[in-house]
Amino acid sequence: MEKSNPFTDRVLEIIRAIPRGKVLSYGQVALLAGAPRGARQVGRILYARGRSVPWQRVINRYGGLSTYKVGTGPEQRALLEKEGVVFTKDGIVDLKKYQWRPGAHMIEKLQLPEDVVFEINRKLPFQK
DNA sequence: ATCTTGACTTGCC
DNA sequence: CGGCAAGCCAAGA
Repeated sequence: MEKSNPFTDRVLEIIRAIPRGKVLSYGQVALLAGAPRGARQVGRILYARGRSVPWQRVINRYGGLSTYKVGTGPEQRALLEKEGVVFTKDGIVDLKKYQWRPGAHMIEKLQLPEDVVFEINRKLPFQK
């Protein structure tokens, strides 16, 4: 099982904060957890401890499901659809529409370094 | 201490 | 956002 370190705990905490019907990419979760280049680690953590959080709300940066590689793709899609997420004909999620944008309160609570906060504002822009 | 792997991302066509 | 090379970084062998 995945060792419980500070980074792992933050990752799980952040994923638990994603609202129903919203999604975040691996990279965005890593960023919010304070590791701008930790996307792969997020995937690895979910592979080991995914069942303890709403893992279906974490997808890749194109809106696609990376879980097809490990066999849980169909399940993830079903879970997301059950909470209202609609997939396009190409089988991807429209990030413009479903990407979660954490509130300022959440960002502040995470006590992130200034440069990371800057990156968050750049990569999680408000979108129409 | 290497070397390989991989639920990833970015840069460049 | 299609394809591909290069980064990235922790875990496992």
